Amino acid sequence: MTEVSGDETRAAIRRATFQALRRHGYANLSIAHIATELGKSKSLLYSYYESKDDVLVALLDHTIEGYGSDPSLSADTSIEDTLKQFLETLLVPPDVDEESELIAVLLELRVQAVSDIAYRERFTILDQRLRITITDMIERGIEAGEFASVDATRIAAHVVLIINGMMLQQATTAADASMPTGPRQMLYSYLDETLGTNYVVDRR
Amino acid sequence: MTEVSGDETRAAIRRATFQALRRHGYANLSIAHIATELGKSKSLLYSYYESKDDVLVALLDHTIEGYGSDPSLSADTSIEDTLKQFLETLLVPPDVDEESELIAVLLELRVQAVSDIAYRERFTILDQRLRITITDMIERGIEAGEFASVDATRIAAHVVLIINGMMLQQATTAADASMPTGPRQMLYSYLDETLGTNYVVDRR
DNA sequence: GTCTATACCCCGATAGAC
DNA sequence: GTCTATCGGGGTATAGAC
Repeated sequence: MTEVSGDETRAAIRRATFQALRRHGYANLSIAHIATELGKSKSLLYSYYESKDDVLVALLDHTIEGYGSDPSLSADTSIEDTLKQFLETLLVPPDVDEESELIAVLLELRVQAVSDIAYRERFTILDQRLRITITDMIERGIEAGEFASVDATRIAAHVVLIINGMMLQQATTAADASMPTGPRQMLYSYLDETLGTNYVVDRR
Repeated sequence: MTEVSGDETRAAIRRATFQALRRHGYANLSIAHIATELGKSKSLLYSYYESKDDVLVALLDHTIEGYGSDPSLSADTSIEDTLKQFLETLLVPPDVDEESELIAVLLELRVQAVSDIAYRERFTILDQRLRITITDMIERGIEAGEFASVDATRIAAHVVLIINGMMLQQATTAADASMPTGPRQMLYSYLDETLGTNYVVDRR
C-alpha cells in the first residue's frame, strides 16, 4: 500500500529530524541537515510536509503522544512501584534510537513555546496530563492504604514542577560536585517524606 | 572619556539585544533586529563586538552577573523575610526595562547550553551560586532558631530545582485552571512545611 | 563613531525531469 | 517517489567614506 510506505517515510523523516536536532541544535537546524540525516534530497521532505515548521510540529506531536502515558502495570504490582517506574520513564525515557537524548530535544522544542503559541498549547496539555496521571496514582495509593492521606493534586503539581526543573538542569548544566545528591534521589526523597513510603533507587 | 562613552554604547547594545530577543525570540534574532532596536546601523555593532555570538554572550554575562546575589538586608530583618524577598527577586526580578520578561529571555539563553559549552558553564555556575546562597540563608535561620534543624544543602538544592521548574513552566505553558495553586504558593508551602515557618504570600 | 554599500553564503521553498 | 537545478530573500560580516 502506498499509504503504509508514506507513513514509513514520515517516520523516517521524524527520526532524521530528531537526529539532526541532536547534532545541530534547534538554532542551527536546517532542511539540508535533516535531508542529509535522512540520506535523501531536500525536496523530498516537501512531498510529505508543507514546510519546515510542519516537520518540527509533526516531530513534537509524535514525541509527546506516548510521553507520560500511564504504564498501567499488572494488578499485582504495588502502586509505589508503578509510580516509581512511571517517573523513571519520564526521566530516562525508553530509547528512541540508540542514545536517549530525548530530554534535550524535548527541552529545545519546549522553549519554542516562549514565542510560538502552537508549541505552548501542546506543552500546557502535556503538563496537565502528567499532573492528572500522577494525581490518580497517588489517590489510588491512598485508597489502598499504601500512602499517607495527602492532597494528591497538590503533590502531583509539585512533582511535575520538580520533573521540569530536573529536565532543565540535566540538559543545561554540567555535572556538579556541589550537588548534595543526584536530582533523581531528591525527587524520591521528597515522595518518601511526603507519601510516607520508602523509595529505593538504583544508583547511576 | 572615550571609554565611558564606549561602555554606555555597550550598555545600550545590551538593552537593545534584550528587547530584540523579547520581540523576535532567540530563533529569529538577527543583527538587523538588534540594530533597529538600538536605532543605529548594523555595522556599528561590529565596532563593539566581534560577532553576533559575542553580543549574546555579553548580554548573558551581564544578566547573570547580578542575578541571584544575596540581597543582604539590614540586621533587623528576619531571615525568613530575607529569604522570601530573595526568592521573589528571582521569580519576579527587578524591572530590567519596562516589562520584566527577564525570565523568558534567560530561559531562551539557557537552552542554548544544550549545544553550547560556553552557555553551559555559565548556567552551571549560576545554579551553584544560587544553591550556596540559599544554603547559607537556611543555615543562618537554623542557627538563629528561626528554622527547624534541617539539611540545608539538600533543601537548597531542592529549592533551586523548584525555581528552575517554575521558570520553565511559567515561560512555556499557558495559565492552567487545573493547577491547584500558583507555583509560587507551592514553593512557599514547601518551605513552610520543611523549615517550620509560615510564609504569607501576597497573591497576584 | 557612525554611516552606506556590498560581498558572500546559506536557507526555505518550487519547478520540472525521470 | 525521488532527483537536480534554481530562485528569491535574508543572514553575518567587511570595506571604506564621512
